[in-house]
Amino acid sequence: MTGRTRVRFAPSPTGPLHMGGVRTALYNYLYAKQRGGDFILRIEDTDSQRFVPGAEEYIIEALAWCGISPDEGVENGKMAETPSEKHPHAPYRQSQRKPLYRKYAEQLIENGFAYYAFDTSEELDAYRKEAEAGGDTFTYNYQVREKLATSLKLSPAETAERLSSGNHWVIRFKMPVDRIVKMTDLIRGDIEVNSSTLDDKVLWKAADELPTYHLANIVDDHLMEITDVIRGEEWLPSLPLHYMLYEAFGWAGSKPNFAHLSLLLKPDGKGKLSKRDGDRLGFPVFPLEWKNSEGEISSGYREEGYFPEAFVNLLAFLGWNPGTEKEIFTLEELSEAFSLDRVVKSGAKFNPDKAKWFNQEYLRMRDTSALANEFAALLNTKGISRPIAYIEQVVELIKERAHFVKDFWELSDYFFTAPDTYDQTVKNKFWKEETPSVLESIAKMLESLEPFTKENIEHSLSPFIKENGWQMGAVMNTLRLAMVGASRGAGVADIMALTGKQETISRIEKLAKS
RNA sequence: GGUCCGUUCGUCUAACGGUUAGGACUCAAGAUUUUCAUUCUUGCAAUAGGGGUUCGAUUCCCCUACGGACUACCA
Repeated sequence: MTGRTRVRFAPSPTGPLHMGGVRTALYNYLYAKQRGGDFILRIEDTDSQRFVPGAEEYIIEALAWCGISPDEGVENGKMAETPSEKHPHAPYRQSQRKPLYRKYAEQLIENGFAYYAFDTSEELDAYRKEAEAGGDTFTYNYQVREKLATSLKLSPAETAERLSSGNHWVIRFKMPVDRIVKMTDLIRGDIEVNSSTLDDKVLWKAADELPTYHLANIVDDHLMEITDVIRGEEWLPSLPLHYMLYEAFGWAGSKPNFAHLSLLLKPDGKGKLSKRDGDRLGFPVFPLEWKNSEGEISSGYREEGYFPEAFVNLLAFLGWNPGTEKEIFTLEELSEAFSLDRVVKSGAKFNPDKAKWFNQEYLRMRDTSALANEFAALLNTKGISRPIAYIEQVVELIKERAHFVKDFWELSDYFFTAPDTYDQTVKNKFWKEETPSVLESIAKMLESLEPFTKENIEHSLSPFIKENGWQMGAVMNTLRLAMVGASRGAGVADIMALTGKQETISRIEKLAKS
């Protein structure tokens, strides 16, 4: 089969997109871009019960924030609803494609690959309970389908009557007996399953006239000419069903390739990463902040101060590596380097420390002026405003120490406000009886320093201390105490020069008098 | 329980039959910085266990253990 690579990301709008979901979208996108193909967004909202308002918008916005832009499906920030040259398969929301699916389900019945089933959910529950009591599991399959209320057992007349008398019926796939289904996964290789271990999945439900995932998914992938399906590992158990479905429709020849991605696991302990782990361990599990209907807020990478480029980069490395030692990749570089061959089979435990490291790397690469603008906005929320040139100089001095822009404040507060308290342990360590007079003489010396630059301060301060026979370490640390209030921060001369002569002298005198 | 998938330093991973099992994050030590951080150097640390196959197994096969997913008229 030749032709253009077409992949899709097909989430359900049942809540905010989890970072694992973003990774799946990213891998699809990278795969498509590398092969010059198309990345399609489709919304699988065939479960009216679990629909969550705002989830679809969230998905679109989250992908946009990451720079993962669908070639098809999204138009002006919304799902495309009418077919056009760019969106030939619109609508891309399955609830809007509703009329399309039933005929496919019925085609399967006509060809003997499916049947009508009339069991109510209460009856099914009862069967399950009964089986459980006997230590068994109830499976709707070849062993029961001809004993229960199905079109396989009932006469055509009876079936017709039941079909017309209500909507308590579904269409089920008639899973073949004892067939070895041979499958290939691009990441995992060959897999075989005996069809007898599988059940007769519901394909279509009359109650809401909607298909289930399995039917809608296969029909849409076929109609949308999807060539490669890259999805989460949770779908691997239904791969044989999907194979059989393609076969039953007569589409086996144009069936897409499949690749199943392993899960993202929680940083500690076992199991897959969940919203709770984020709350518990203090890192986001969602790309963007999300507020649920109860008003409960889940933090997002964007709001936590991650750069989208860093988020994408760290996500790409959770389950994939380029095979080289390069770790920092732009989205462009990722699409060049990406390959399913290098996707790891086993699940990846998420490591929040490494995530922070990625952001730090991006912060360092970022323009000082961009960082200064972001910091200025943050300062604004604190009611502080300074010329941007000043903020740029501050950023220059502290950016190496930060992981996030939001770290800037606690790393540089002393550039904006004089210390109002002094670290007592530092003070006790260096304070002597003559310290106030020493500080006064230094203030006086600095007073006459012109221009008040870092170099000038450095060149005069240290000889001055030596000439007077003072202890270098003690004096420098005391000056730092005057400027910062603690034993931290940029170089003393840097701080003095940037803060300015008057402010420097006033801080020194303030400490001298304390 | 059944079906399927998986298992290399604490974590992410490299090594696709032959390496002193490599790198990154974390942590520790030293140097630099008269602070803190940065930077640099060094260190700690792994092939789940048992059988095969092979001259040789992290790598191939089997068993066991452990982990995970699925087992809905949810996706």
